[in-house]
Amino acid sequence: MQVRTAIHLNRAPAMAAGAQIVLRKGEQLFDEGDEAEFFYQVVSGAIRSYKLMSDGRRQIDAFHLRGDIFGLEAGGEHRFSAEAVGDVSVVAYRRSRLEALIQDDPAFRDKVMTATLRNLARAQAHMLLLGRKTAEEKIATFLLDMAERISKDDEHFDLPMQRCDIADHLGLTIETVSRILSRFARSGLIRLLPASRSIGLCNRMALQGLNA
Amino acid sequence: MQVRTAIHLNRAPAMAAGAQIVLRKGEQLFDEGDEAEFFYQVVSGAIRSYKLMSDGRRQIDAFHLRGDIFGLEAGGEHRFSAEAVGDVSVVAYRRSRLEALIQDDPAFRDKVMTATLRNLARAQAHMLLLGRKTAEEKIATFLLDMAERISKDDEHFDLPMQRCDIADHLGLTIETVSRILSRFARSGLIRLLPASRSIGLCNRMALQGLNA
DNA sequence: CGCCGTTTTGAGCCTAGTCAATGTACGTGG
DNA sequence: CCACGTACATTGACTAGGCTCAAAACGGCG
Repeated sequence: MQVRTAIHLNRAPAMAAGAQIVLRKGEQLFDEGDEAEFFYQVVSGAIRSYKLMSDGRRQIDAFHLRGDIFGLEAGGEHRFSAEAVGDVSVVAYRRSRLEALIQDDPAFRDKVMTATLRNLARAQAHMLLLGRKTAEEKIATFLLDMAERISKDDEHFDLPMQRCDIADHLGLTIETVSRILSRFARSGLIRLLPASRSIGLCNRMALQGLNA
Repeated sequence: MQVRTAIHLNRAPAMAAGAQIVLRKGEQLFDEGDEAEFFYQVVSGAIRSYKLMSDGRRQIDAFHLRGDIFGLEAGGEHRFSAEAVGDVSVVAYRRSRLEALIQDDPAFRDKVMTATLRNLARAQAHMLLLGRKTAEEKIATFLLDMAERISKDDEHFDLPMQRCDIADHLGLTIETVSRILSRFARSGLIRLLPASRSIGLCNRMALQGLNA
């Protein structure tokens, strides 16, 4: 696992809108326990936010894609880590400024509040998945969710993350993820393009059926 | 499963603080899909918030205890259901008033924002539990968490919920919950008082060890 | 072309689930 | 006060879904 720390130097001089940060694949934005000085919005690419157990087990609680806001905390430090899945660019907002920003700018306040509530709603949906869905249902839900969030043509998309990330997001192993994707491909639900990151949905209805 | 709807009549005349609602064991506060007209704060007792799948599988994403705020939504409707675990009393805040309240009252705004962020942090911790912990670890984590949240004397507490609720919260079955509690009792980690809702922690260190 | 990281596939195992029966607490009514 | 009924909890025997370990296949890139 890569643990290079992000270089926080390429921030533009502080402006109201926030400062841009660029990360390369695998670079870490912040670590669990770090002081929560900033929170972030994704400009392009994907961020994985995750928790680790002492023996290395990992749970990725969310993938943050363009527009998503994350990293805001109730307490003083981050409660999870965040890394770049691929090359990523994010905007950083200084948390100490949040007070002022939401006082002055009701639109911004709304944006932050709504984003936080949406993160919570996503988390709740994901708990149902983790606690109660079968492996097949987990994968089906994941594919439909990703399709909705990143596909342009609604039938085909490139996953930004690898099997290992998918497994750690869904509470499975890479072997199970791989097996079930193969099974779905064999039964004609999806098409696995050779690159293996590229997925075509052939039978959306059937996948939705597995969503129960 | 009881599906009596809460009687929303015993609300005091609208006041800034919100209106009190009393629910009896098993009564429903709101259902997934209901218009999210109010959000709530627990005064006493425990609320379970949960999602159901079409075939009846249930995931309880959280138990809300005294002081906890829940039921605030990004969109127009509730994304989960909420029921009284035992007899409960909550305060309801009209959501349409939120705007005004947080404009006028920075302390209240802070309270709501912090509560929401805390719910999110809880959800993230719970995803790690659901996705990556073993049954024993799940139970150990749950017991320690409950002890922290409801015990007075730090060594002993009464669980407000039954085995079935615990199972649906931890992504297990009642049989597994029961078996592991018995196992913990046999190895001296806990004491199961005859009422079976009453639990004494005998070996906190050992439980914390299982928390990894 | 050959190497390396990633993915796929296979064989066997184990944890937690299922199904079923028994045990326990508690409330009701005789 | 005790018999009974009901709801909840416990325990046991067996099963199965997903994990582990291991090996082979694939794809990208120097």
